[in-house]
Amino acid sequence: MVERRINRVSIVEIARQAGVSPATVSRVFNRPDIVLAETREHVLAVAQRHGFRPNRLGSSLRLGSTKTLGLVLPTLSNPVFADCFEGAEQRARQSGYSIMMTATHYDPALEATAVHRLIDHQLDGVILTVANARTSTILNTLKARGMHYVLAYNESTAHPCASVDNYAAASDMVAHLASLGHRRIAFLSGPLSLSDRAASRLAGARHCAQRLELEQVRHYVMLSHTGTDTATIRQILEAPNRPSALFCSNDLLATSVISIIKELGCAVPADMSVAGFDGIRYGAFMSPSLTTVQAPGYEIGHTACHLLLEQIEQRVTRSEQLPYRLIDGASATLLNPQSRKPHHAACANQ
Amino acid sequence: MVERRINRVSIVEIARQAGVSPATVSRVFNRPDIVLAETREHVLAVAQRHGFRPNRLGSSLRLGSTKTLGLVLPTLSNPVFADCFEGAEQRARQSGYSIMMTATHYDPALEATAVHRLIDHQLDGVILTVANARTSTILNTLKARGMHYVLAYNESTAHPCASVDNYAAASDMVAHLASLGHRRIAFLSGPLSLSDRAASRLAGARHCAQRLELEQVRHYVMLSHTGTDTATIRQILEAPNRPSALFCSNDLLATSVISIIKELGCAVPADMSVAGFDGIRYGAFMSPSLTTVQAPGYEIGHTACHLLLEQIEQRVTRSEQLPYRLIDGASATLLNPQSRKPHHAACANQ
DNA sequence: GTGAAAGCGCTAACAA
DNA sequence: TTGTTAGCGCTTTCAC
Repeated sequence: MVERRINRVSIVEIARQAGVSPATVSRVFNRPDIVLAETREHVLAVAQRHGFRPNRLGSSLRLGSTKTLGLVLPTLSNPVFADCFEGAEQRARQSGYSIMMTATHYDPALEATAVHRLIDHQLDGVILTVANARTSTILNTLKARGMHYVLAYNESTAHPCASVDNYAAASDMVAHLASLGHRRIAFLSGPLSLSDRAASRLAGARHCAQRLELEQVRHYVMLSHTGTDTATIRQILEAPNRPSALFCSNDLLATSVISIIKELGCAVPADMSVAGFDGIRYGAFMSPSLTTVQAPGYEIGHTACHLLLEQIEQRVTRSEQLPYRLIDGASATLLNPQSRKPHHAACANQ
Repeated sequence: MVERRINRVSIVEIARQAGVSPATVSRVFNRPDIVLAETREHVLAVAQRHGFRPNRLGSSLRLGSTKTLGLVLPTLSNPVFADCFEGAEQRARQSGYSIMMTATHYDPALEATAVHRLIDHQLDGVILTVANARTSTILNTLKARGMHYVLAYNESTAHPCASVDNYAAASDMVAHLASLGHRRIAFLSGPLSLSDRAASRLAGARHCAQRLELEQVRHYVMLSHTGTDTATIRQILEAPNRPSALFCSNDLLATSVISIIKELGCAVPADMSVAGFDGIRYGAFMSPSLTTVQAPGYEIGHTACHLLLEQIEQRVTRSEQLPYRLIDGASATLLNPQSRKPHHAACANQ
């Protein structure tokens, strides 16, 4: 039905018109130095005249390399991952690689099909953030096929990765909240099975709470990783012995939580302190500005790509851990015990 | 140096092992219905055993189609474009297409090289946002080569596009500001040569101001499209006859402007109203919440991709304009003439 | 310095 | 229903 090729001229056509062999045309584009200047100029002129550019499909097939990398991320709506793309692409471009990109929406099934598509396209390597690095079967598939890959954000001892120390970072955040006087801290996240980062952060938070002899950190599971609903938050606010601080597993969730707390007539941080994780730039512009852990998304992407290229070009496989930084915003403040004793249930307009 | 292929088995190897011809193996994967069930199962079993999946490079070369689309956007750091990617990918996935993605950082030179890379990869089509659709040479290159492409965000009569009516939207925003009592409105943006959207918005703003007999809209050009600096904003605040409202060509810029105005000791909107454009979701969480025009990024991406696939699969070339919506936030309010008369120069701490 | 020839993996005629 | 053959566009020995 649909007619095929437009009017693409191939290397043999250029060769014919230039009165040389296809091999020479190929050399003109790939190793211009080894061909006589005169021949080169002539071939180039003919090529130019036809708007000819070598078809990479041909060379990829022949060479066994597509000079293309895959990037598999949960979603670009989260600025953290958008930054990751930017970092990775910047590094890839530097070495002449293109990027094929796909979003998995935190769905392991989509992860698997996405990776298979990338494999079929014969990409030279893949950077990916999976739901759970330990249980992911796709990573083993990748490994078994001898494909090059690097995890971004996921921490792993079994697979190469570029990440931050989620456990330590979450621990630091709890220590920070404790220094503000909070002793009853809750942790909010989506289903842990869908994010091993969230799981590490919870573990780090719990460990620190224990070390500092705070109350045990309760864990509330939201339906989604990046947002929540009024009923859930109301339930937390009305809980007996409600926490004085909510540590959210990421900034998108924290943003959503703060907004709902306000809707319910409570004030942040006066009635409830809230902290996030990721350090999205918009956090600074919010009101109150977000207390969070800044994980360097751009650098994670850049580093993951760098590690991947090391693997591809130098057969070196290694991981790297990047530094994080605590951002002391306005969404979490000193706990004022007096102002809190009065209400047991919730705040205003309920 | 670097050894080539890992251990990829090809279709002929599978054919040999299954005791059939390569053509049959091909049919098993592409038109399973026309091959005998028994043969099919057997071939499938052999393929499975070797983890064989057809190499798309081979079929792409043969078929003249890569089932891959290019997406060329200024940057994913702007949530507007991240949403656009999500929309486009969702639509592409639905038809079995992959996406090769690249960011141009508002640089026409990068636009050109990026598109050439995509052409070399033999993509079936390209979705792109260029700096300026009218002056872009790359669009003519695309057209001349007979490549399929659709613009996203850029409006054009010469090229297929998916966009909003920037002129009308900006006009509506000025009308809104006027209804709040503002008569001296300034427009802020990056260099117009780098964004035809900004240019249309300015034109729309000016037209409306004229129609409503407001003062002429002054245009301040920032160095970047997505942020500004203290000196520039101070200059605006200190200008004689300073405006009472600043209309920024996008939300990132508006966010940056508000933050700097506050740093300079002025209040938004008490001392200065600020409006943006785009409707990024974080605008709602900011303080004050952003008054802006919401352009549907996800839908623009989705529609652009849909139009592109129509072109590729049905040889239909058309454009589509999507609806926008004014968001009446808290960053722009009723002008109070009294509170403004006193200070001529600026606000506090100067 | 350049050319001839083979083949990367695949599929569509066409033949059987 | 299945096999044979040719060729998509390219690069790379190996000759010359």
